[in-house]
Amino acid sequence: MRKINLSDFQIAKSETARDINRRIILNLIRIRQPISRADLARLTGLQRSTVSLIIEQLIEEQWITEGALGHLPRGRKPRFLHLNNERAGIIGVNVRPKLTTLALTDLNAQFITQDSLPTFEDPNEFLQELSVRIKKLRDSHPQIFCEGIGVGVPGRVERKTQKLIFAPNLGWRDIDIKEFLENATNLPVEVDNAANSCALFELWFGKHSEGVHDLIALTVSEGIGTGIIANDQLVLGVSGMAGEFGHISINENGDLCSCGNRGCWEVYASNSATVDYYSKTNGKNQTGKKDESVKPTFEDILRLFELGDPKAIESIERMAHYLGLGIAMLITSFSPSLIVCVGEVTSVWEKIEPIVKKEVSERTPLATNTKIIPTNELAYPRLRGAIALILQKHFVAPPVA
Amino acid sequence: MRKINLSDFQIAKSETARDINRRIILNLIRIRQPISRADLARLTGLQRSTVSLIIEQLIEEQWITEGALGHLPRGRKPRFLHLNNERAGIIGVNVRPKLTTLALTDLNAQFITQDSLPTFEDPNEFLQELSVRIKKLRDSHPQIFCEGIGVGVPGRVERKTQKLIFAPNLGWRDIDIKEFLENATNLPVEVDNAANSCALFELWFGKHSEGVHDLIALTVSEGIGTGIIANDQLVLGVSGMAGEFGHISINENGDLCSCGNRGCWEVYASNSATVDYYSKTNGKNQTGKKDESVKPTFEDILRLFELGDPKAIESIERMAHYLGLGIAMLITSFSPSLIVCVGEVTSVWEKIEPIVKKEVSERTPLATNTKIIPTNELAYPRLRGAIALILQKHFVAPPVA
DNA sequence: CTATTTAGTTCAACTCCACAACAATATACT
DNA sequence: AGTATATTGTTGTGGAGTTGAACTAAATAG
Repeated sequence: MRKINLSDFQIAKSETARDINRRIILNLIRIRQPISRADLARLTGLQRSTVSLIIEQLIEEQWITEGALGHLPRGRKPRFLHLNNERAGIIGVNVRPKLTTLALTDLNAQFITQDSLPTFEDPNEFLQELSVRIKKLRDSHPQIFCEGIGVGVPGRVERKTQKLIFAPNLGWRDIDIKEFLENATNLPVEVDNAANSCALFELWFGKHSEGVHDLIALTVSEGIGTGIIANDQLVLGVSGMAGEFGHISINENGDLCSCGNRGCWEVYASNSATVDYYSKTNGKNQTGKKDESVKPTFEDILRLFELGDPKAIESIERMAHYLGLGIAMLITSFSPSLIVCVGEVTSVWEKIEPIVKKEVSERTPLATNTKIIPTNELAYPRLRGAIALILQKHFVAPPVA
Repeated sequence: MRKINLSDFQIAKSETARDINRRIILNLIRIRQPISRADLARLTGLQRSTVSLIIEQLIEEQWITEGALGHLPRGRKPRFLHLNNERAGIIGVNVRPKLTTLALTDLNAQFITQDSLPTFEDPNEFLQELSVRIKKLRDSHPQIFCEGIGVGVPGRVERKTQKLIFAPNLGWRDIDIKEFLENATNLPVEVDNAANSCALFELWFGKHSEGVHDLIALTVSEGIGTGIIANDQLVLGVSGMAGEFGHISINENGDLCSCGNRGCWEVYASNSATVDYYSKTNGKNQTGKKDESVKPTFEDILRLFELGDPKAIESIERMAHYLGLGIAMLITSFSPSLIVCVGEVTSVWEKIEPIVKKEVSERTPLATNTKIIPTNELAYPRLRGAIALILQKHFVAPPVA
């Protein structure tokens, strides 16, 4: 039950009914493809005649195509409908501290081409090179009409302008990626932070997304980010910076965080924190000259963990403890049906899962309602999440009232 | 941008456009009354003819009435329209640990009659007496058609059944208030926890609600509750128990809370916590025989605070410190444009505000986006929030796609 | 080869909004 | 007093959309 926003509403015109039904049908095709007109009529409750008219329109606008004939024990064979993967493409860009990946996908977010480039220190040089790469991507498939470019960035994005306010791990401030790329490519561009992108990926493409209306994507890397979906939509807050659970203090008098607060969750449960755990453990136990100078990366620690290195195990388990503590907080505050964890640490998820879940169940009675799973990194959640930024524009509920 | 829920959608029929526009107009009348047809046409962008037809319908169904004529420098005088306060009434019930208040209001949530009763220990006896009182309320104004009964309760309410799962301060468990009252009164009943009710009150009736789409109601009493509005609607989570920020741990190894977690926010910032602070401070500073036996109530401490009692000041200031710490958490996680504080402590808000805001601004860079205000207790936020539970059913955005 | 079943199309009836013309008031100016 | 102007609210026609019934198309069972 949503209150009508009286400073920004849409009245209904004669065409509104069609718009609504069209979108419902387009979504049903997306999820249940291949599917026939008759099935759509049954699923929606619309008349077969209405469905046929809408399908005619969707085919004309090349959103969908007719495919093979179906099989039935009796009667005329139904003609199957699919999303048209030939025509419409979306470009996704996943900006990460070291490497930026980009891809051209079809409407099902299946990759057509991929590319990557190092993330330069200088944002302008980087955006320049990025737009070259985007152009190449498009040129390689000139027959594909491109719907737009979705960009996921590791930082805080302002709601109205979509400007990147601050990306701590890139050192970038106040970068207008949207404007730059729109000018360079003449395509619509949507920018959001990586956690929100991942949340959208789970909502639109996640295997567990059926029937999920409230979920949280938890990105664990140098810092911790969360993207929140409640009532089937992103929770952005006024600023667009809702979901900074990584900067909630879990220890009032803990270490000072770069955000100004003390004892933030990410000070305890991020990759960086774990690297610190490892270094300190190391320093204590050995003379440690070598260890201090060569700080291991989080990936190093993961490898050592797999090899059974006791210090790595201690560090990772400490991280898992704090991940659980923070996840309990997410559940207590949001009671989502799903929490998806994204990040390097998911590679050892099987081993840390018991620790995380124990901590969670000890700290909240609501734990049973929420599934906690690692994302499938092979599905490229960040990159395809950026795709979802564009895709959702065409598939969301119509702007009404 | 909301994803369409494919397991529970509404297709558009011919009548859908009318439904949408009708609701928009009804809401505009609610907010801007008195208002003329011509103004409505200008505000909505609908044709004057369409507006007239919709108004005719709304008058026929007695949602609104025509009132006086307006004044204009030129031309025909407009006829003003209002919500019809004669016809439709809503009953609100505010269940609190000691006293339960109830009222019959008009569509503007203005009280027509009020009543109250002590909250019995036995829930069944209580509901029995409550339904008698509700009947009396209705009988006193037999000409008013009653839309339903909204009930705000101090406890966790399950989403689907609206059963009261647990109310710690009442000792009630698994009470089906909705079913009982619906059977007893034959009216639709909506039950939700007090914090959610308060949040709805602010959304629908709050003075600061214009342009507010994301807000949090913070109820501070024996425990701490939060009702969250994001994107113009309640955030309930799967269970319906989202918003239990009071049970987020702000100290990993803090005291055990009744919820099973340790160091919950409400262990530090609730009225009960403050009473504890006072008792302990007292014990230290004096011989304290008398003080230990007679534990003061929170209201006592508030009175002493106003009188300048140093121990009361210390206790309340400590409470304020922790309120600020928790509010910073709310802002970091949700970035709402408004946080409304409800509870006894608001009576000394002016004096604790600097402490709260200092703590908040030290702990989050997003602080400037969020207004933090005490509620106006004279507006009966809890009781009128219960009214909003029913009212919103008639005024929300239409169920579409 | 006919009956039955299912898919998809065609067309008249109804609802709703847009647009334009018109009726109803009220004021300003001559 | 009379006319021009401005504004509100109503009436009537046309276009867009859905419904529902009738119809065509296609496939299988007997």
